[in-house]
Amino acid sequence: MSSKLFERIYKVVSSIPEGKVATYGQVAALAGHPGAARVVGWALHSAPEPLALPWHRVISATGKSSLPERSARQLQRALLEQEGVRFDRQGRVDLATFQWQGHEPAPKAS
DNA sequence: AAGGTGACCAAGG
DNA sequence: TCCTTGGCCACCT
Repeated sequence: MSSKLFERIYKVVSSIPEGKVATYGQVAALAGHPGAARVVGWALHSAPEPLALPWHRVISATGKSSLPERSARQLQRALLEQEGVRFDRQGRVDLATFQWQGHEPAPKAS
């Protein structure tokens, strides 16, 4: 079994709602470990299949997929588009529109 | 025990 | 807007 941190990460990822995305850094922060964005990548890379996590809803802070293999990136994009997430011409997601606002403070209000 | 690696990120040029 | 650089943190030699 992996550390508590991994378990927290998996829990956060599994709570990302359909049609929304979260960044690695965001997941790390919500898991109680801000700054450990790379660990989130590692955790997902080594995530056991049985967990059936919505890993495709986790993308980089630039709005792009960070997956190393092209085929995997295409799959991620297909899964997201299927949920209503739209990509621009450069294959990026508009975070201002689709980023999950879990417990994060609202963008602004006044 | 020390150094390398990776599904990262923000700031500068 | 793209590329580079330094800093991050846990896992694996």
